[in-house]
Amino acid sequence: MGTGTRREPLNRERVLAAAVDLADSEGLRAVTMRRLAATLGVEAMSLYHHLPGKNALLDGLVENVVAEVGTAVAKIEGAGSPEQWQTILRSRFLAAREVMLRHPWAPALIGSRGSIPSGVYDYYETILATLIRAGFTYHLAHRALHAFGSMPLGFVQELFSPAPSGVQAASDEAMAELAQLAEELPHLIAMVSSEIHDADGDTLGWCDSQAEFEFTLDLLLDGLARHHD
Amino acid sequence: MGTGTRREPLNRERVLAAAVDLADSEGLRAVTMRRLAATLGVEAMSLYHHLPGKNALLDGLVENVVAEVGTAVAKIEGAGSPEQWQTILRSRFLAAREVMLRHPWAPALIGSRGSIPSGVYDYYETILATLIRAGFTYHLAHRALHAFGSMPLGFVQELFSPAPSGVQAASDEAMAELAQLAEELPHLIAMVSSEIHDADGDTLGWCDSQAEFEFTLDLLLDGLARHHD
DNA sequence: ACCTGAACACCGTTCAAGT
DNA sequence: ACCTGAACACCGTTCAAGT
Repeated sequence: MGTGTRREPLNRERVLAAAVDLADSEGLRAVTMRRLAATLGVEAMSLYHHLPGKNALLDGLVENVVAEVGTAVAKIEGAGSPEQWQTILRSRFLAAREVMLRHPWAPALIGSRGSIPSGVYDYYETILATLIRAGFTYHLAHRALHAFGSMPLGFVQELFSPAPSGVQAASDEAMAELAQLAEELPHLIAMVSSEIHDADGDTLGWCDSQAEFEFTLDLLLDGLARHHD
Repeated sequence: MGTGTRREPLNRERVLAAAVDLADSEGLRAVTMRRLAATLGVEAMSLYHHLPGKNALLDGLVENVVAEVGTAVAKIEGAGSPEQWQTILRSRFLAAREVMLRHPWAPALIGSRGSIPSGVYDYYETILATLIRAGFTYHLAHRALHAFGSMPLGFVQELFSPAPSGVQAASDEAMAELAQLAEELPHLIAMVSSEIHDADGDTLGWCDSQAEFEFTLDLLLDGLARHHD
């Protein structure tokens, strides 16, 4: 009687999936052993049968997101010629970014954990293979990986957009703060009003984080191409 | 009798200074209302007379570090001609980086807080002034600010160096992990061994984060120069 | 004005106990 | 094998009370 699935014993995957859902809907701060257990209709202590502790839970979250990036990126698979390394990497990084936009809590979490899940190494291996195949020296390829920073995973650590989502809210706050300091910040004010004026219609999104991401990415790719050729 | 200073009443500055010291020596996780109060020879609840709460304390920490960056960067003051914008920005960002290296906990904290202290706006105003003076359009200058990301504050969000310090420790761990996955990661292994071979003597620091920082910085500066000229 | 003690509502986690 | 209840050591924070 009943669905049956509700009585099925918990396992690591179901716990992690619930944790991802909880983080997506209520933020990472809501992901607490007790809260998470509650969403699974279970006591907090039951979770310890499937995960050693909170740290393992957070590592599992990172691992899950990285895996999601991995499958999204695998579809790109550089079918092109070696010379197309720029477009291959570009579309891979943009695919990764789409995953991150679905999990706004992930960048901060990934950055804050000490360990690096093995899926990241696999992913970096394919990036590196693309570069080497295109004729990069290992030295320049190494530099390139560092220069890309977190772009392979689809996010940038930017001061003015801590949360990849909520662009307009951040913009509103920023605008209000800026207005108060207008006299002392003439260039900033001029830039904001100039950019708003240019963005006809779409007033709210004067910081188009997607456009900024692509601009920075191309800046890096073009710069590397110049070092390479 | 005695020093007298010990009996002097607490104030916001002394609390924040103690918090910075505690974070520097034991990490941000050790900065707890109770622990912090203990280092000041006082009960936790006393802190609430000088700061509204934990959030205000963390905001104060960010504010302090940003102020430190501000004074470090003010010494650079672009005394050169407008055309020297690259070298001006370069030395400013490197000065900021030195501050961050003294406070390894700061990048993560700055990135995680929602608000942006006003000192950051002042600083960005001077960067913007330098770019505009050199003939940048507001649009390109805006793009540049986003592209720089967190470099004006002296740090990058990089996957392979979450903590700006502890380079060799991270390297050791990474090496151990890499060794286990050697067969599946031929390019990564080849890159690491190639780079270690090139770094004569200084085996541990095969990832020279200072060099990587400067390489990425120059990549961005050169790329912007090409867009500008 | 500045500091304190006890208390409250939350954490993660251990351990012995249930079925 | 899987889940639970009570307990412990920590949090941040409120409030009434001390001087």
